[in-house]
Amino acid sequence: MNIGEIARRAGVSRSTVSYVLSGKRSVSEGTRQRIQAVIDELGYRPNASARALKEGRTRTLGLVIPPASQRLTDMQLGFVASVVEAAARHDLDVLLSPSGGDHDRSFERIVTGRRVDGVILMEIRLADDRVLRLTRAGLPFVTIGRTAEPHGMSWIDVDYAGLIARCVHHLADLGHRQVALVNRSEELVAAGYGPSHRALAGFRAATAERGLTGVEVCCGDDTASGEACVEQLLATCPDVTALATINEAALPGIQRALTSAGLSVPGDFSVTGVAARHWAEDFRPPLTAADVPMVEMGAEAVSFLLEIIATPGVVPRHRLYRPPVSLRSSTGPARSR
Amino acid sequence: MNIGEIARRAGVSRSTVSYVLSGKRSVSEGTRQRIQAVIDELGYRPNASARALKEGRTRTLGLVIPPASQRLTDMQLGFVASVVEAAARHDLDVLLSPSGGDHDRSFERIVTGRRVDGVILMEIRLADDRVLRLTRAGLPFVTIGRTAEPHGMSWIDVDYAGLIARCVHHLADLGHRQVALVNRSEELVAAGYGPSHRALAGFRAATAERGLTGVEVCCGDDTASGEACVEQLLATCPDVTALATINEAALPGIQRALTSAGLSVPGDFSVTGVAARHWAEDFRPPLTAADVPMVEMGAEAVSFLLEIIATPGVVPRHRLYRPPVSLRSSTGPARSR
DNA sequence: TTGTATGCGTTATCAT
DNA sequence: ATGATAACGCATACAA
Repeated sequence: MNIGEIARRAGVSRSTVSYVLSGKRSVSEGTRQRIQAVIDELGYRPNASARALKEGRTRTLGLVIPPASQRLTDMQLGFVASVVEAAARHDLDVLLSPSGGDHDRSFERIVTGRRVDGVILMEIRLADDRVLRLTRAGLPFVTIGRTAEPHGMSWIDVDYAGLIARCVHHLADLGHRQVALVNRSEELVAAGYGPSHRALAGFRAATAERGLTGVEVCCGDDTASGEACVEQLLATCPDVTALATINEAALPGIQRALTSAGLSVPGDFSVTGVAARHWAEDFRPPLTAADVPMVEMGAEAVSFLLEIIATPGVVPRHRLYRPPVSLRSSTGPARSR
Repeated sequence: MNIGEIARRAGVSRSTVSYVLSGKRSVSEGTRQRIQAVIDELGYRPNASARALKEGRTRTLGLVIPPASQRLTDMQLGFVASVVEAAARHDLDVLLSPSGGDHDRSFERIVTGRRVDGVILMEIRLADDRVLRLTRAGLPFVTIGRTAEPHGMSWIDVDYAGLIARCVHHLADLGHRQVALVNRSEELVAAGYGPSHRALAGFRAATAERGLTGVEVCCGDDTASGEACVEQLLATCPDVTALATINEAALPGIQRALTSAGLSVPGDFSVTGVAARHWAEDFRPPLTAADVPMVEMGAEAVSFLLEIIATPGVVPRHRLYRPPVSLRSSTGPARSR
């Protein structure tokens, strides 16, 4: 079933069928209808590979996600969903590439095989080999997150440093003198994961500015780690009265450890941070937190990417999201434990 | 950068380069090395579209997921991750198609545009238009979940009926006389979502067999819904002493409602069901539940699909998973509230 | 308004 | 052991 078959049955040439499909040339109403009838009857759709070969574009976007082996966080999942949805609105398909390290067959295939028109890179590190590979390949790309030196490339990111700083200031205003930062996992920090490092920087700057004592802890992306982490924090640092976190997956565990210790929130202990809205709302009491706008970010990443694809030499764009910290009920005046 | 350029630089014909790449014809060691050197130097990789056009296969699998707008459940995410990982092991890429209803451009593109060699269909309904469309298109496919009449097609599924029945029997053995089933959302049930209907069937059969009173409730896939649902259940049916659920995302809410009501688990109330392991383990106390083996299921779906692709006329295969109910600590002898 | 011819980059058949 | 060449299915420049 190809365009020639349609042409044969409609008694026209292949180009006429092609032009009916694309509308790039006027076709008399009669033949147009006759051709369309054949197309509808046979359910013909052009072969995507042939079209891609001819046009030099695949109408497909690549989305590089963390290796599938490790469970995606809700935030990562939110990005994936919003990117896929935004792409679908533009009639674009999304090819998934689970890639972590530097040597990844899937990533390599996508980049050098011209399988996609552009790539959205998630979970990039401060120094990320993949941006270099994409640049060398001349493939348009946008990152969600940014490298240490993001000049000259397009990216979308959340201002973790600013948001965590704002959380610390909020806690300082409430009279807290010793506060903790519950970060992501040690492995991620060691790998140079941007949000972790920037949150740390914001935390240090703000605690220093306000003369607070800051405690920094790493924590895996799951309930058990969150619980263990806060248990240890409470045992080790008896004067800590509040924490800020960028680790939403640890929140249920954080809650559990606080409850087990007989600490009420925000009476005895305050909690705040950066999290997807539903994590903040599921916390008890609802979490005072900056809500990461995943849907907008995914859509904007697609939008930036399409712009680069359409206009190769276009000046790179970027956007640093700094959503407001929604005041809910998990922070209150300091009270020594 | 194409195969002709490589041939030119190596001073050979394009076919020789092609044969070096595929190994389908012997090439003298000298020229082979010379060609390989040029390939490595320029980082050449064959154009995927041209290859797909010529070979008639795309080395890509389609994965149909629920519309991206609604958050994926952890189980769905687990399937996606395991399918992507299994595909990567076979050097196959995965094209995502968010598709719910019957009229979906993305699904249509994938099916009729020959963009993929085969499709894995998730979240199918008892009567699902998409299997018909795939069958008509002659595109190999495997479903995770099964239709009402799955004869003649390949599928992987979890035996929700059997597992929920087993949970009910377990509760009956412990002396519970009134038990509830916390199902997925009403919308899903109304749409003919297989797991919901089969869980219901198993629940009814088992409660009838053991002479129990069964209460059936629907519940959204989130914490708040779980909490509201159990609150209402406790208020409406004071004699219910246990529940079984297939709604893992509701578990935190279920827990919260039980705690709020001052009910201890399993002392005052027993909870069991079907859930991904991490949900069961995060429950307090750990949930006695059937652990859905998402990784194996995704891998087996890919395996089935590859078999169909390789041998078009092959007899369809299927597999009904019936994982054991892991005894943890959330079920105990009945005690009236 | 419509038809003819060419080439996108690859693989594979047929020659040599 | 290697080269020339014909498709694969489509879009489009060029003719008529």
